[in-house]
Amino acid sequence: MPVAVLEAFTAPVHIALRQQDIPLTSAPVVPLRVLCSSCHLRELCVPCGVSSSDIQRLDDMKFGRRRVKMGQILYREGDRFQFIYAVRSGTFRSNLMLADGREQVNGFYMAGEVMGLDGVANGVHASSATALEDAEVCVIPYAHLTDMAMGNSGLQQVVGRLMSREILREHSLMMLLGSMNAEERLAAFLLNLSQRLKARGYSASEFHLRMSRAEIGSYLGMTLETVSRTFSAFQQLRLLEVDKRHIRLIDLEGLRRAFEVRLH
Amino acid sequence: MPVAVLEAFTAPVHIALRQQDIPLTSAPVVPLRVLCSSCHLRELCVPCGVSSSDIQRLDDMKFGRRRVKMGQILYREGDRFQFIYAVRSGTFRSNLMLADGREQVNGFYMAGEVMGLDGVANGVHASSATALEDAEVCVIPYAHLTDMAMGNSGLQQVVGRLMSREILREHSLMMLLGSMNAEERLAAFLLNLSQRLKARGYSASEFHLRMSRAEIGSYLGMTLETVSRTFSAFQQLRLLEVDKRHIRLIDLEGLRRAFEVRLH
DNA sequence: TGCCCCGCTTGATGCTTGTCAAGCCCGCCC
DNA sequence: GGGCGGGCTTGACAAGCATCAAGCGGGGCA
Repeated sequence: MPVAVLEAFTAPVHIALRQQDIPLTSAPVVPLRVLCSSCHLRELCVPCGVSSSDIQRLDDMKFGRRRVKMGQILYREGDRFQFIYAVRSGTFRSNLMLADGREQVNGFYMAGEVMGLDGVANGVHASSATALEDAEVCVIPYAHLTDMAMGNSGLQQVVGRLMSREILREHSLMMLLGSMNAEERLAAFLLNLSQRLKARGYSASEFHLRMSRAEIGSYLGMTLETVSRTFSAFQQLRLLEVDKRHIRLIDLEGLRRAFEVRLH
Repeated sequence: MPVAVLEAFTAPVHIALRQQDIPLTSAPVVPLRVLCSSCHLRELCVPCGVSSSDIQRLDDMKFGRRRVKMGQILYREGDRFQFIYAVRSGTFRSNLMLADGREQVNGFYMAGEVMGLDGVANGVHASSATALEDAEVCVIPYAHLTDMAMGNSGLQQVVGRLMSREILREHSLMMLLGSMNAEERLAAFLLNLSQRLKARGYSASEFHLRMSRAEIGSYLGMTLETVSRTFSAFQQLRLLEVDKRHIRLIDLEGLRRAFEVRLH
């Protein structure tokens, strides 16, 4: 079962115990520090593509870890922007809110992915992030990171790439919302999930959804009823099997052929 | 008339004539170089919020200028990423393409706005940019810019903020596409245009659209017919007057009250 | 000057998806 | 153990918007 696999990977982490170096957040912080060089997520996360000497610099920053319980909010829109967060384990939902109260999910983040970069522009978080299951993040002080990046082109590129990747992510979501129908949206969503899970060593064809139908719908710009109906339609087409949140993609290629819409 | 105003502003530019310093693009480049410190757009564009000593550094880079004729493509998706572009005059449309050929406009850029940051992630442009009228851009070599930013926190912040602002821009578009109806979308679009024009010294209530109904529709995730009908509906509600591409917002406050949906 | 094409508007119609409602299942709490 | 509530599915219906089609008007070009 995927979760077990992840937990096994996550458990043993090399630690440096110097709690007071950087005040983290007002919220409870686990007094553990993390080294990128020995993190199992280093190929996916911030250190991806970084030279070993630069990873050393990341290690020197000794990012703090923070546990977030299911349903807890890591940051909310309007909060002062200080940190970006790399997911260590668990899944997060990010959402935007309109002035009239309408909310919309604008991203799901899993292990190795970085949240919070939309706060750079105005020094204030523009979205909020909620844990969909018990989770753990690396707390990365943004100012500290950019300080380290001064005089170091490797780290500077890291920050640039992280941001630009976020822009690309939103590009795909915009294409999805702007020019795809319900079936294409759900298929794109499932194929994307499948691919990200695969990159993390899980099954690409069988997984457990961490988010509700309503959250999927909000993310895909449709109602939870339409999400549910589309799942049923896919099942009837023998493309997949659904049982509540458990998904088995039977015909991954078929899904792709019929509905995948890639950028460029 | 707005256009005249812009041209007047744009015409006299301080020049440094050293054409060979940096090879710009293969496309024709005007052998003129531009100083941020003396640019009329400095409050809106890259130098916004930058200290005068850092503006000096931007000046040292002597960005090249490039003219782009109406309909010309500045860069296409797949092109190698080398430059970002600051609009000096004119309007650009940015669009994404799906593998099956479907296209979608994902942004309109006007004077002082910066295009091309989505290329940072993979070293390849992820969108293409087309001039909607005769235009001129500053050609900013990205690598050169980040080099200059090394050891200079001011410039580093500039780059970060530019990217993050692009993320916020896409946030609003996602909210628009994901949770607004046709009227709200068009109203949001017009109010956004109005506000950007106002910031550039034009009338907030009367302007000329540079883009077709089809382009507006593609941007807003609806058909050109629906755009047209919604314009007519607004006109009947006495919120605005439309004559082809000439727009007069009669009841800006009314539009806002009825349809504006702000983030957070 | 006249023609043609393109961009836009408007109407008629139908599809996709949202809305409302009912019912099921499962887990949780009393 | 029973009741309650939340998450999900399914159905009936309605609305919003896309699609198809026709017509108008202005700009460009012969």
